Amino acid sequence: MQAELNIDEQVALIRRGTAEIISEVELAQKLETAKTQQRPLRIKLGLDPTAPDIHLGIAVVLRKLRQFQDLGHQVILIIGNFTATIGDPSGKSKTRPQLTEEEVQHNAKTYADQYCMILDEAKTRVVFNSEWLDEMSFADVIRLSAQTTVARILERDDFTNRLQDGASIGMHELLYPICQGYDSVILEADVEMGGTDQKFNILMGRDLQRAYGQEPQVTLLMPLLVGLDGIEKMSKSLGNYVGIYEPPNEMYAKLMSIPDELMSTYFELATDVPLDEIRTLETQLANRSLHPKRVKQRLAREIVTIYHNADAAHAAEAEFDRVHRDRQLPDDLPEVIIPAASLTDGKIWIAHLMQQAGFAKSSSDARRLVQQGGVRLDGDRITDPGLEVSPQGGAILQVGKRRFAKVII
RNA sequence: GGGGGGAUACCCAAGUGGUCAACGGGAGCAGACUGUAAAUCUGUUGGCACUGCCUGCGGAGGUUCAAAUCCUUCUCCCCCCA
Repeated sequence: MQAELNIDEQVALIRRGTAEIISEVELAQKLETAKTQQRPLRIKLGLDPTAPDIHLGIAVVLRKLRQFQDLGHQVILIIGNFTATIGDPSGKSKTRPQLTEEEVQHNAKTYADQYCMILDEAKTRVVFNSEWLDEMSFADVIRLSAQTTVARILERDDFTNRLQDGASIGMHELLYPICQGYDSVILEADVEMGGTDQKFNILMGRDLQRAYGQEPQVTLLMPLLVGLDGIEKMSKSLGNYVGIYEPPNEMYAKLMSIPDELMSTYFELATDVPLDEIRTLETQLANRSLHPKRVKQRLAREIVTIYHNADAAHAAEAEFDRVHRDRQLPDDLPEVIIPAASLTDGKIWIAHLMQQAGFAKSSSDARRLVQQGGVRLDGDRITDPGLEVSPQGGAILQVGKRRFAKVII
């Protein structure tokens, strides 16, 4: 559909939202060659199979890949099942736990099930890097390692920092960038995409491709989407993420919790709202002609619409307003089944009821919540942590502002 | 191979014989407020049917009326020299 764009227009389209392209000139040349030779470019993305849920952060990169596909190019997703067993140090100051083969397989399958939400399946190839890395002999590994130097590897600021902080760096971790770079050699990648945290690894791919007599891949880095906490990058392990398969209500509510300052970044990286429209919103926010909540609602609706649909987005908005603005009960409440056996004379200690509902992790925890005034049964605040209650079937237990359950005896 | 330093709760980190379930910060949770699960302020954050008891400062032993703190030993980590 966008095949008739000229090269400059294609570059401009690709540039949108990127953090860095190394280099644009090379990218233009590659696009030119692809056009004249009628050969789709191979766009590589390495996926780390530790996180089975695709979230908005990864979606930023996947959406960019989709643009390449719309321009006629081929996407190759590399499931880093081999490298995952090594543990990528990127972004973490600690050695990552190594995954078992089963976990890796399971996670990889989940990815394969999920990426089609964003990508064009017909133009996507999925490969496992164990296919070639597993086959290498120790001599092969040493020859490959000889293509770079210790000084070069230690340039990576993560390693430098850890060295300075006196943290440990496993020998195997030094090999990680080399593995990832070698993937590019094997696939003869034209472009490798990643978050800005992948810069070093992707550049290593360029070095190795040159060493193996190939034209180096273009490096295309996307900004890291900041997570819901407004501080750390969005990641599964930090729990500050929105999964693209989450139900509309969850997705909407999570998006409403991002700090206000993050709104425009989210618009830019996670929605299809045109850039000039986003600028208008920013201006209106700045001169207070538009309420921040309205803007955030729009953001949440836009994103829910992408992964579900407009109706779901509006329903989620109505639900959110009902629960959080009007303090009403949510539409469908989870149920807690209390076996009759745990009642004595029809009574149960409030702390145990809360534990059964999963709202308190211990009875001490439950006591604290009661003392802090966070617990209500059928709308009445409970103040005595030792209280025994005799809930009727269908009674509503509420802990805090957003945990509700219907008690079933 | 030699020498030195370190391991404390979800994370960072203070404490070097009793007043320690353990300062402080981050993060989480709750309350108030609101525009919302933003921001801000306050409280809270081992367990137990709890005015008390139990477990606990890398593991295992020991000294002592009393140990996160002292001793022995083990494990892991870091630094310097080679």
